Amino acid sequence: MTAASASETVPSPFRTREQRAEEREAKRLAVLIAAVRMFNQRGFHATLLEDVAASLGISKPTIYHYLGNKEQVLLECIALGIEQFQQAIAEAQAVPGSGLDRLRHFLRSYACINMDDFGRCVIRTGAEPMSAEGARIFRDNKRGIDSALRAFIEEGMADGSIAPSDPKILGFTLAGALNWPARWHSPDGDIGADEIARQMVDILTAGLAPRA
Amino acid sequence: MTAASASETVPSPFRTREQRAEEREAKRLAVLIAAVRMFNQRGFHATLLEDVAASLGISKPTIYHYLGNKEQVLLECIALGIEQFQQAIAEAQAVPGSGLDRLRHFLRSYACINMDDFGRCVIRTGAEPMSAEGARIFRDNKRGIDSALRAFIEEGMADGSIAPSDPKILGFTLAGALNWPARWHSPDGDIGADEIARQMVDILTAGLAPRA
DNA sequence: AATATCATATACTCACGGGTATATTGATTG
DNA sequence: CAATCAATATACCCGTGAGTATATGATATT
Repeated sequence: MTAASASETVPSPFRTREQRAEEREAKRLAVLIAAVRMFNQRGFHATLLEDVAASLGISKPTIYHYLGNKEQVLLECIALGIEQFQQAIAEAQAVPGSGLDRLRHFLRSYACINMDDFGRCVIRTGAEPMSAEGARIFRDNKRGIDSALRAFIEEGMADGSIAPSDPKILGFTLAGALNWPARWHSPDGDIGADEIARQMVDILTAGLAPRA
Repeated sequence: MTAASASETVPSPFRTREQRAEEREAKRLAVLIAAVRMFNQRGFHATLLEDVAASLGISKPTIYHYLGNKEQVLLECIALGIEQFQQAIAEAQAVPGSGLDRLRHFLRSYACINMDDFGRCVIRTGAEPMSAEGARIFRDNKRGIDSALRAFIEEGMADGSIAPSDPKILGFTLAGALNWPARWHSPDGDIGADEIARQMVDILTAGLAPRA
């Protein structure tokens, strides 16, 4: 980043209002990234806001300066993840071809997001630590993703590109398979997220029995 | 239960040493069942041992009379779940036919166990709340299940009943899909666990694209 | 220059919940 | 019948960690 070091003639230490707002936003985001990593690694409950602060070289009250409370931190992380999923839905909807083509496109994005910090948090986190209100929003959003997935499936069944079966169970099966990397995949592994996504979607598309 | 009310001539209120041991064992198990249900519903952390006790009409120290501490309760629940998985492995290994036959058999059992109290707990619980030692045992056991699954897969690939792909990724894909019901399935739903298991395994076997 | 605002820290409060010390009752054994 | 042991309860302790009151220095505003 080093926000000010580029383009301007003299790197003045005085920031405009706009720059200050940006800086604040950047700090806020940095807190969220540090937090979500720790949530994913240790779980929400086992993550101490104090440790998150320490990992950034700041103190706990500074986090409270940027975010209301621990649940808020979690909710914001999840919101960022949800956003990625929604973008993937929109993107897949624009893909030309059969329903299966759109579904496959979506599944690959879905899988990749699940291996990313914020997406992974959406999948790994249950509603347990949330307030009633937070849990409601969370569940509604997840349901939205699920029903988008189911829409792709139904579309594909309608146009004959997907074999008929119970769309609900098929949806859960696909989502389940692609959710799982959120729990085991490590970004340092030798296979990249893209490659894993590709292989998994191929397996799910073709099935495990050999084709005649 | 009303343990003594049957078969014997006079239902004596005096129990033999053996009967007392059985009774104790039954109480211990009752605690575990009450606990695992609450763990699955609310998560380990959000489950208060006091609430578990209350759900049985007893008090917290009584739980400590039967089990060492909260982690112990969790570990015992998980051990019971793991046992079921190991039994499923043994059973599937004895199934005659192709590697795919054995795999399918195993997958169906695996899915069903994942919708049962203790099995579900194995899947839903992360290692986060455990002591180092507990986490080690837990991870070793899970790895054991995973590698049994992979063995079925490799066997099937060797005999040509399973299409070739990366066995590791295939294993994760199958396990992920079948793990997911541990998070959404409710025993009160209109479709039974057996039926869900059957349909999911069929989907995974055949793939979602229609066969030519 | 005076004042308000922002970013940050130190040092605190307080509820919650895991775990324990201890008393009580009733059955078991010598 | 005394002594012991098992099962259970009440009442407590105490660590932990979320969240806060408050101080301070720096920057911005008038």
